[in-house]
Amino acid sequence: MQEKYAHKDVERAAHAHWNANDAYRVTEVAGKKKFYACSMLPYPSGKLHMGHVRNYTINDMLTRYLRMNGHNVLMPMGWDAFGLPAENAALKNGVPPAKWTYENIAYMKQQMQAMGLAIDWSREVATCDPTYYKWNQWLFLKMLEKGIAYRKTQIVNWDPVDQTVLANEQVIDGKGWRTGATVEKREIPGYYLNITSYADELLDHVQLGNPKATLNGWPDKVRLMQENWIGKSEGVRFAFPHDIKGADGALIGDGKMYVFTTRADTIMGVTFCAVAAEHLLAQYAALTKPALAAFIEECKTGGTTEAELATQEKKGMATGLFVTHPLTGAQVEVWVGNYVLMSYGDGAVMGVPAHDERDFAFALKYQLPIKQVIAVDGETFSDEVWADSYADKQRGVCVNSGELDGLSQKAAVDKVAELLAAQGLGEKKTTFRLRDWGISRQRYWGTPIPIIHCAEHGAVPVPEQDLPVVLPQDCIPDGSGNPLHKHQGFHAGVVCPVCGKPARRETDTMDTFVDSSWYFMRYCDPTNSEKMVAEGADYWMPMDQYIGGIEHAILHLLYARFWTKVMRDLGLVKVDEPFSKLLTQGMVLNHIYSRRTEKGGKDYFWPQDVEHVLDEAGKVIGARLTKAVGDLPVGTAIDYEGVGTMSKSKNNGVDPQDLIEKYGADTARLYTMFTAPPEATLEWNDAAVEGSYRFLRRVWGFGNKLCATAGLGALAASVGRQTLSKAAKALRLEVHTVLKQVDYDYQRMQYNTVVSGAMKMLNALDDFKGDGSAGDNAALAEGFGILLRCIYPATPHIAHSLWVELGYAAAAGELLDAPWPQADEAALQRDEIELMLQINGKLRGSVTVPASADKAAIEAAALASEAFVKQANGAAPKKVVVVPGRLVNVVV
RNA sequence: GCCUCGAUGGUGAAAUUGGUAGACACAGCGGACUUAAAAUCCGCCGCUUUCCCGUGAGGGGGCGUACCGGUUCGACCCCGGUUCGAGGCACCA
Repeated sequence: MQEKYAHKDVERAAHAHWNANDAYRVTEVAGKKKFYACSMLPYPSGKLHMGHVRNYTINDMLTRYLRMNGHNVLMPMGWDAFGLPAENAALKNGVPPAKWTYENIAYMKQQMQAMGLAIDWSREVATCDPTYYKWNQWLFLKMLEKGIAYRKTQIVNWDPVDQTVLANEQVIDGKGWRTGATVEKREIPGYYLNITSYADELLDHVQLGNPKATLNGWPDKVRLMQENWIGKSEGVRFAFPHDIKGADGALIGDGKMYVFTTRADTIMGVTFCAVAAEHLLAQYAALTKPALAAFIEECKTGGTTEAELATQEKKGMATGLFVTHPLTGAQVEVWVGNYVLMSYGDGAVMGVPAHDERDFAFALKYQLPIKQVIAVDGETFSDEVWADSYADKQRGVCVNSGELDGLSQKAAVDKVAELLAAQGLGEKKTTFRLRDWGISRQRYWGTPIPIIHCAEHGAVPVPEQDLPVVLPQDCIPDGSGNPLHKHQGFHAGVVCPVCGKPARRETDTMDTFVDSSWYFMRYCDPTNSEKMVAEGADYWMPMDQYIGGIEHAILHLLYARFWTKVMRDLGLVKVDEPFSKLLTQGMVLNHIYSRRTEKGGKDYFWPQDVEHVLDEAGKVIGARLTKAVGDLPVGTAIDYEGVGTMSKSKNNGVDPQDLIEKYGADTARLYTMFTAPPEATLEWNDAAVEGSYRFLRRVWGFGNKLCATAGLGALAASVGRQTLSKAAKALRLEVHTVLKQVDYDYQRMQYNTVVSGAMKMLNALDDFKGDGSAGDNAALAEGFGILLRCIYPATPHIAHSLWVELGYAAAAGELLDAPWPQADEAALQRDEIELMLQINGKLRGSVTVPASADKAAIEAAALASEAFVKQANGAAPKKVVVVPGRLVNVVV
């Protein structure tokens, strides 16, 4: 074998070997335990970044470990190929999104292959392929039939200059990213999926402590996040009656203004109501009040995100309209509030300043009355300063509330619901924070929504036999309007499927979350042209282990769960939940540097082109360019935004290519696994890569030393029949102790300590001074064979090469399917153990006892020990705590 | 603003989940080898220049897991509060 570790040769040879044997191709084998291990599919942004390397290496380690343990393991890969960045690239470079996307896929696929991932490429899926997105369209039509998909208005960010809808990411401080124009909220029609009708099941399966919960293999944090996102709340929906008539003379909303509240117990404290700017009452009042009309216009500026709405200044204006309090009969003024969302509930809320912090601030600002109706024992109420106890649901009791006085929160809610129901004005209602999923996007690079608009028949579904509705490949978006709308060949020239008259094709495309909601089922039978999913899915699903970034904890995972349930209800799959176990990989973060453009947008700079500017204390206060970028010269001051996730849009991804070139894929893989546990956030710093490379060189060097001894495989297997020296026994104790730990760490997927374990093994082997006897050689051969198998899932190339070169393969077969080593219990036996000795909980020495000693014997040994006698100064023990295998604590 | 998570030496981290804090590494320092450098090998490496013993190598004591407080024989781990950071907030994926 080569004396020096030549990673390029090692990796090239290993790839050739695996490719020649089609080593990762898997089929559905009955009678073998299947395991489906899958990573969240990447967006083909151009190059892999370290987050990908981390994600797929975790997946690969799991796959290889399980395969050695006798499982039939599937690890597929695909491309989340539709989306905004392709359109942005088209805007910037004039390249059609399709071309850009497919080139990126080709490059990234080659990078993945260089990494040596055990992917079954025969199952590759790209979501922009018509044979894939046809089934998005097909299922959408099924959902329309079932009433799960429906049409209603949605609120979008509208750029008035480019006449186009903007994604939230394209709105920077309320301005359009390219035009700098103030963005407006605009209502347009779109398709929705009725995810809320699955809210109860989605909650039950994920909720911690719920007896119906099935997702016990998910991290608690993700389950909690989903539970809070679904946000089930019990409350009361009721109406404030009124006699306000519209211009047509009819009562607006049939004379009832509905609100929803979880705090019906505070209904006697209502001093105003607030409605959304789009509410019918607001619109009506604005007709005669120019100031109000102006305010409603103002409410339309600003973004649509919840974060923005929640942090913006709460503003309101009175409408001059009054509704009637359903229980007291009092007249209550209706205000328009910029914090009330039309899309949530009925677009109107009751205002109880005394017991809701937001209402309290609103009342102070606009000098509205504050009426206390809940009291917490022993606390005084102030109508000037808010205290959290005013909103306390547990300790509060109704006051100033007529017949509700003295009732607890729960009892009061029941009573109020009863009173309202008696008048036909309201009832208890369960609501969810979860909203229906709006899937219409006014963009080009996505799945066309299969609808044809006819003047006579309205929105008509495209007949199933006409699917797929193929997306034209020649569109180059220019940033204005709706690209497909401008593409005449797509938009026009179609006929209504019902009447055959000229009609217009729907030009909206689907949210890309649709694509990623079921691709993992398509992997099971990716080329099936007859069915969306077939028998393959019955074999592989549910997925046994899903691996992906924590940033997908809510949206993607919730949509995929919903989509799976819809497919189940249509009889397409048998599973209730798609992902049995979930590992949420921590983000790989890097510094973010930006600079404002003249139009108010932002340019982002690659961290390698930037250096920090520090203040005297060494704190980063800014940054400047170390290279000319575009028109900007070296030294240009730019903004430092702190650290954040590596992304194309922030231009802060680190390409693993340099690492792979310089050190090889094994080092890149080993380093990402060693440097932090899979779930932890990782701030990127490649300073320690050398250490991982050094370890692999040492492994190689050790193999070189061993290769003088022939037939290592057979020698290793003979270890149980040899007479072992004391040193050899000590070596085996160390190797097998570490092996046991490594195996445990593999099972809990804590791969960083797997790597440390392998390093400990090599240290032990290296330190071993064998005398060349058969026993010593056997212990060495066994130990190195164990080490190779322990590192193989992390660094398959070097392990494969040494396994073959040193003759292990001849004895135990190819490493891919070599049996996983088992810790030898006999080698783990110790005669005596050392226990820590504590006095009053402080470490004061240790005591060595026979491994078989019971509690009484340990206690006696501890009290008799030199360390205790010396340090206790004759104090009498009051209590002795013995923790077997760990310590003795004597309380004196 | 809301939901979730995190914070341990100069650095990445470990501690089998309430029982020896800092395994394994990186960086650094000292030494060996070398004409020299690289590579390699050996040793040291939380703080305590302001605690004690020792001429010294070293040994001991005290402190120490973001901060404040609590529970416990014993707390990085459990509880209450605070600060800072990250992820998500429905059109980035």
